[in-house]
Amino acid sequence: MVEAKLNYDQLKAVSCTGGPLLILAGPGSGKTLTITDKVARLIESFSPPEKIIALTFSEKAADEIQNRIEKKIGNATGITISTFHSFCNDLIRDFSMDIGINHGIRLISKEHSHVWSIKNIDSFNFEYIPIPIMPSDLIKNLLEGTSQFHDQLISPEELGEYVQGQLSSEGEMNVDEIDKLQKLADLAKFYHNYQKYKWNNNFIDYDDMITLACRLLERNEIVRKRIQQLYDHMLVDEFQDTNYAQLHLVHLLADGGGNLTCVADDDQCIYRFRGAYLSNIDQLGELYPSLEKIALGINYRSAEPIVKLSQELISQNPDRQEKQLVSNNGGIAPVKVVKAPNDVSEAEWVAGEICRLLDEKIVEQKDIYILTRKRADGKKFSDALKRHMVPVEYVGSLQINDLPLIQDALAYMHFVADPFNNGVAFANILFREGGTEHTLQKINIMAGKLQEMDNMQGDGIYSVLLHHLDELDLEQADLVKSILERLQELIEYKKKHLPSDTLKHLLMNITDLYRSQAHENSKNSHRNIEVLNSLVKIVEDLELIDGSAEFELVMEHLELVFDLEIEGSESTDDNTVKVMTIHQSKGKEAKVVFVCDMATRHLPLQYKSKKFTVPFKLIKGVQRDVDEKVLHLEEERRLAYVAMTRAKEQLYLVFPERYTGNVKGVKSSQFLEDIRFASNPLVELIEAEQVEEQFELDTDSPLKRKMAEQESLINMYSKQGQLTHAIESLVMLAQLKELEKSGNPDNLDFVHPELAELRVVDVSEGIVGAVVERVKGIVDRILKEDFEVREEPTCRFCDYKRICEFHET
DNA sequence: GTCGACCCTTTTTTT
DNA sequence: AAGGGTCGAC
Repeated sequence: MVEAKLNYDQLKAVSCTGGPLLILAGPGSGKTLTITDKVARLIESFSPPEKIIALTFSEKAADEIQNRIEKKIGNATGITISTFHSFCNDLIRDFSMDIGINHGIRLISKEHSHVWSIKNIDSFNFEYIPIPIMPSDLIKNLLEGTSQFHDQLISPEELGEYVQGQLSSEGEMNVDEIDKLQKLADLAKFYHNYQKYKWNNNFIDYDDMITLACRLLERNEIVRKRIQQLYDHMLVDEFQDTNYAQLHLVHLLADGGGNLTCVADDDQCIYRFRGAYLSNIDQLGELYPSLEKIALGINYRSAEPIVKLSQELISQNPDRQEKQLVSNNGGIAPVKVVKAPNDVSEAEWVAGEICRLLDEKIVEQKDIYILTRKRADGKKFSDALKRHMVPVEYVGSLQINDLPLIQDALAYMHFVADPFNNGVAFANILFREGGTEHTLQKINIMAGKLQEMDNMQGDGIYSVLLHHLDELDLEQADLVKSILERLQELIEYKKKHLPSDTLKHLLMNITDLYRSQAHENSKNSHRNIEVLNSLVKIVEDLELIDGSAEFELVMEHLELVFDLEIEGSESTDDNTVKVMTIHQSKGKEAKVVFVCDMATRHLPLQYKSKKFTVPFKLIKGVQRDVDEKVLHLEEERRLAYVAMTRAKEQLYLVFPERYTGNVKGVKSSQFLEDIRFASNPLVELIEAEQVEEQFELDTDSPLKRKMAEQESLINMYSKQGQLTHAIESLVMLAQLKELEKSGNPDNLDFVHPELAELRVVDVSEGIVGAVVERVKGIVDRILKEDFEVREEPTCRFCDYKRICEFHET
């Protein structure tokens, strides 16, 4: 059954079953093959499969190992293959009595934690951390901070004691150190309160799963012995990515370590920011002195130049585990380093090259990856490929906040939560359902009149809808009435139902938001449905806060969630070019890989110090006493290494010399210098040509300046109550924005035909002043002619939705 | 050394 | 939305 195509080292690793074993597996060295073979061999030699456990980090990794093993020895293997979290989660539930928790414990969502923290920020009695008006960032840092202490199994009490001890000791400290300690004192308070809240309300987060499992095994010898006896063999995948807590867990489970096999590649440790703990590999050696290390040194994935070049890079990191990687595949195609004059040309060049590869049938779409350090950097490539009609997938999580679909749904929800004060939301709804500016304006004017007579609640819009609709003599009266009826139904509905049910009712019955997507059968509509579902999910999560389930409160909470983010569903076998971050590419491979934006501040990403860090003295286990900045650079180098080693046949390293919006140019990545790209025989240097940007308007263009100027004018005028002037600036700003967006003044005639006469040429340097004067002149006249009514104190009385929105914010 | 211009992450984990 | 941190220029 076990295939005999293993190499010497792999075979050695497979047959080594006597004691603790660490397999050092470089990229493409047949890691998964080796562990699946090892499992297969164990079963063949009559080890009961149910006494074998494999722990991974991601479900994906767990699935892959599961599949590979099933392929080898058939289904229903009986082996436990599980993620750390899932394993701990089960453990906690099985032994909830021993831990003293309720069996019905639930997972707390990120949104929930976030909102709870904001709402309770004042109750933590911070002494040193000032609380900003918008505490979102602070909360993020606090939650991140507590997570770091979780990773190190440091309880709030332990942290608090340490900090107090340090602060009251007479030792000499500089101002910075004291400041850090004081902030940590506040963090300890937050940490303590957060833990207490979760505990009292039967919630746990992902960190708690690991921590609680550790505590259980640590304190309860009977349970520990029982669990240890459950497993004869234990495999840990991607061991370099474990944090201290996970190492500790492994140690508690692996009785004596005789049954333990860890697979690691220290060069691919790229999760330090979430506690991954490179020195765990050293720590393992200390825990198990008999630990055997076997390095798998043959790369079966990449062509020789790729392996050699990536080795040249990674070998510049200090303190690596001893191992070398050689390519088994030959290949002479050099690695291509591409220099582009700017980021636009960079994306264009990559798209062009991909078209060439596809046209010449060298590879298919699915064989191509585009990798960037930051997800945002990938967008230009995704866009460029779309322009070239190449099927592309922009892998990763999705900001759902500014999707039109979500904004539409939110508009209804806002209105339902507080109909008297959500005129803007109503405007959105009206437009969405086909209402015209004219209709809105009529409603607005009436609302204004009511306001004058002081005869209404809130902004007057809802009052108009309720009592004065007939007086308006609207052409779209039926539409408005229909909208009103449905909104009223929802307002009634919400009183008797859960907010999430109200939302469902809104999506499914009251509007066509859901149905219109369900009927369509495009990729886009599938995504939209996912997005709507996740909105429902988020609302369901928020309902749990404070046990309150009022619609208004949930809406308030929703406002507090800074950015709503959902995971993009990963389409599996689609034949598309994949644009993703280096992190996302880990463990994957493709024939052709473009590693892009290899430039200063982009590939070694600019170092940024964390708000809260675990003090050196509290760090458990072995740790190098090295500057954070140095560790950062080393990790970035590993990221570059991971990125490069994804490529099987052809690797491109691409960088622009300038970014749009930046005043200065950028240097190429330090890592490109590290491999002496200009003179390295493994490299072929290519210079991409400059492509003309369609509408080149840099930040300090006269147009942009003018816009900024208008914006500040608007602020000033509206504060001073000089509304005529404010409106003037508003209108002009809208024109400028339109002009910027389209580069084409023809689109401007919705204000006045005279604007159409303006030419694009006029926008160029120096002439903008004149154009603006002209726009201003036109606007002046327009204001006098038709829109006297705009002098009213709110922008409900100006005709343009765009301007309204701007003014309202 | 100091000043000033510039720019501003990455992300898994459960039922 | 903006201040703080970092790095380059002098």
